[in-house]
Amino acid sequence: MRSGELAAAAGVNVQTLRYYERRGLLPEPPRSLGGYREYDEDAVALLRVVKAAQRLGFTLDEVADLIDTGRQRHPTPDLQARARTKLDEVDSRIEDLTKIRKGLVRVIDARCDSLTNCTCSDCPLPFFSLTSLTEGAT
Amino acid sequence: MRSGELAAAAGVNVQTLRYYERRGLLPEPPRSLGGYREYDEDAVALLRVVKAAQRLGFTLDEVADLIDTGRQRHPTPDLQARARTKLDEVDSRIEDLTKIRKGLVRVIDARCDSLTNCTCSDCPLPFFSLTSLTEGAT
DNA sequence: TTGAGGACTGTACCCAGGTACAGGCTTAGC
DNA sequence: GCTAAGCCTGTACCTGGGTACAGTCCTCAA
Repeated sequence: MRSGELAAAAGVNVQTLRYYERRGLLPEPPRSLGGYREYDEDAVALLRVVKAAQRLGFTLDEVADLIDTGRQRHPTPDLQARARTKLDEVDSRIEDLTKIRKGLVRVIDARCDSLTNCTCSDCPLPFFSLTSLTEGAT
Repeated sequence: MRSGELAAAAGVNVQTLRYYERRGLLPEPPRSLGGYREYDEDAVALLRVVKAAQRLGFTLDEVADLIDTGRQRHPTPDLQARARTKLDEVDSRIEDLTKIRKGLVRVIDARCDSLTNCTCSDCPLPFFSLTSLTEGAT
């Protein structure tokens, strides 16, 4: 199987295969006489693993690590630990986004019409307008 | 007010001021005879606006646009529209993260121990293991 | 007047996850 | 044998939001 085929089978760009190889996610495959990479079915499966792990929010470095420790003879609690850590990260990102969401809803509910010169009453934008500053306040 | 002072007052790096100036977020201030930037209080307020907008999830390009349209004489419904669009974006990112979260929880609950060779029963990892592939399946 | 501490400029680098391009080689089908 | 498609390499570029560095110049107080 050559790189174009593998890329098509895995739904990635050919360049991405070389990139993953450089990053240590994909082992260097044997080469044909002419220097072409020759992949087997394992490569397809491995790419699926990589994509699945990405869907779980892992970075490529983390995926590379997970694949490496997964190659050990005995199963390790590594994936479990990393999944818990990642869950914490995801939860905290959701929390951040939820705060952002609340801020946006307040801006919408108050019908703010400008970042710098909002005319709405009881404006939730947590800063003074430029004009109020230039017109006397410090 | 010189750049160091402004940076300290706004809690940003001096380099960031130049960066914002290049990006069109901060107008070019007048210069001293020696070529030093001379900022006034408006600059502090403007930086606060930028930071507040960033906290609402807007990119610097969006903030620049919002400040620009905010400078129009008549208030426009622009901020409202953009806030609603941003709210949709935030909601969809939260949704994505929630899916990721569910995937992680399933991996944790099933006690998966490897991305590539998970030994847990009824493994939720949505792909075949490498060994099952090399040992006979497609 | 001199020395330290800032500010000036352009440019390069950082993260992540790729994508694009140029110039050359291989391979497959006819 | 020829031609087109595909693959090879190294390198540069992309987004977003900055940060860092080198070399030079300005300013202020002692």
